[in-house]
Amino acid sequence: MSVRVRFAPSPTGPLHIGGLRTALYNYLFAKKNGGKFLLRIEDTDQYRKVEGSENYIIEALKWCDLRPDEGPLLGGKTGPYRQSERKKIYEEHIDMLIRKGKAYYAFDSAETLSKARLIADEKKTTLKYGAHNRLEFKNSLSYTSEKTKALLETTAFVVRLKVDPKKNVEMIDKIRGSIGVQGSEIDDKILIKADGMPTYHFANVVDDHLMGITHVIRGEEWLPSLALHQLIYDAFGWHAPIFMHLPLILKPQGKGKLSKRDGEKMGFPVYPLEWEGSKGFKERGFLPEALVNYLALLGWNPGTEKEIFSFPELQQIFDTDKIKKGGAKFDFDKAKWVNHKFIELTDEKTIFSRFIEFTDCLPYKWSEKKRTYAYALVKKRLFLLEDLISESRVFLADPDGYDPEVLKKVKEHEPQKIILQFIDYAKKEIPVKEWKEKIKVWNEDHNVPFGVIMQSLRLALVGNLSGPDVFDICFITGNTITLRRLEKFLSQLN
RNA sequence: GGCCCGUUCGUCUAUCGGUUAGGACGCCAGGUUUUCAUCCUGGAAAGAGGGGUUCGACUCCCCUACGGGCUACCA
Repeated sequence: MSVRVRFAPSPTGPLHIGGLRTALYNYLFAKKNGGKFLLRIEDTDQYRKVEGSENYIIEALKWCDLRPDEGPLLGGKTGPYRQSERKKIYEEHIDMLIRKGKAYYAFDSAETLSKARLIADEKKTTLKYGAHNRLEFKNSLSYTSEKTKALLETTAFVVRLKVDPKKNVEMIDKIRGSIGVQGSEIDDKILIKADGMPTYHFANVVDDHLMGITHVIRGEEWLPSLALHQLIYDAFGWHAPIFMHLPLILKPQGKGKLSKRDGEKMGFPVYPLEWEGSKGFKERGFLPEALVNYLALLGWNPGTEKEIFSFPELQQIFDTDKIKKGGAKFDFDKAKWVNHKFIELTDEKTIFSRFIEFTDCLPYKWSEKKRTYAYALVKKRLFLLEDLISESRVFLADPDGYDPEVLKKVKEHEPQKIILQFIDYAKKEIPVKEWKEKIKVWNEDHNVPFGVIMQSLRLALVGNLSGPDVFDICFITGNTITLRRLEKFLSQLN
């Protein structure tokens, strides 16, 4: 049987990196096994639906090159791939369960239930709607069939799963091993809501079965409902797929799941793409391959010491047996380091084409040769593509001030003389490549520490002590700008 | 509260009963460099605790602690 997996997000907002990793693992597993990767939109909750999020999800997957084989946009044999378009299918299937006596109608109002829940709360227990009390509620089990029939015509109703409390549910999670839950622990969960739409649990099981899903790879937050899902498969008499529940991605510090807030607070993105004005990984200057690489390694590793993988490599070596059980904290520094490695491996053209703001950095007006030269100088300094902006400053902008500490140090050694000497070179249009040798000769007469000479020059050109080789900077900017910067510095000295 | 899942350096992780517990990020020191960064070398840094099983336990079992998830007519 060939592998079929799915990523099934609900369009209630942007895809976050936890969801993205789930999609990635599904994708890698499919590719590794020559299977199919489907995208299914779980939009059964019309109320929570957020405009634009389905599109966002599709775009985000595309950016990471996680291309579905079947999905809402490209269709497929087992469509439609939006649950809101499958209502009829669910209706047919719930009828099957009702006829089999595995599910029943219930007429309790939402208020009745929330009141009962409140009372249970006060007793420090949780309301469980099940075998022990289902006859105390309004449903087709407690009512006569005539009364049920009449109510069905006139009032809103839900459909609940009839759970056998004596059944011991045995499940297998491929990552965690076997898990057992007593039937009495499981609610008679609602399968069909009063608006006629299925709940997640029901739609999910029906769709996974109908779409021929062989492996369900999803987040650990679904583990508690696995027993319920197993029961639904059993009720239909269906063979359940293989389940794998992925460990959660946790916040970098403190406790709990990673959230949007953490990103905002600590200055890192949690979404692949921009959403409502907050920058995503893309906009912050991540290469998608780098994000994918980092995410792949968050909860999984190949068992070797290699950490940088091309996307095709990942598809080849991914192995669900090596997925970890425990949650993993998100580490932005490490993510940046991975990105840094990928920037080094990626050619300049690709970098520029992926960085929307590159024209503000190393100017596109420059000759390609010059730009390439400049890029080679700053490339090693980039952890995010956006670093290109700050790293380009030395070429594009004259210093707007001078580091006072360095200035003080340099002033002890008559920097005027040094600067004048360089001004002389620039004016005479002596090639920058000869400056170094010339200043060494000059220095034999003046006896200034060579470091001081270089620092003076750097301070004059950049304003501080950071950046690529100073002669390289002079070479890139050219004699005119170099001269301008030197003279400006000189005037400040006097 | 109940149910379920988890727990190796600060962080991501290797180890599938016998290792000086390995690697990476970050951190610190040294080197390279005119400076910062890159890069290279080195360093500090871990098996939650307690019981078993075993000749031997990070590894298997139990308990405790801690962490997490779920507990909706949300997914």
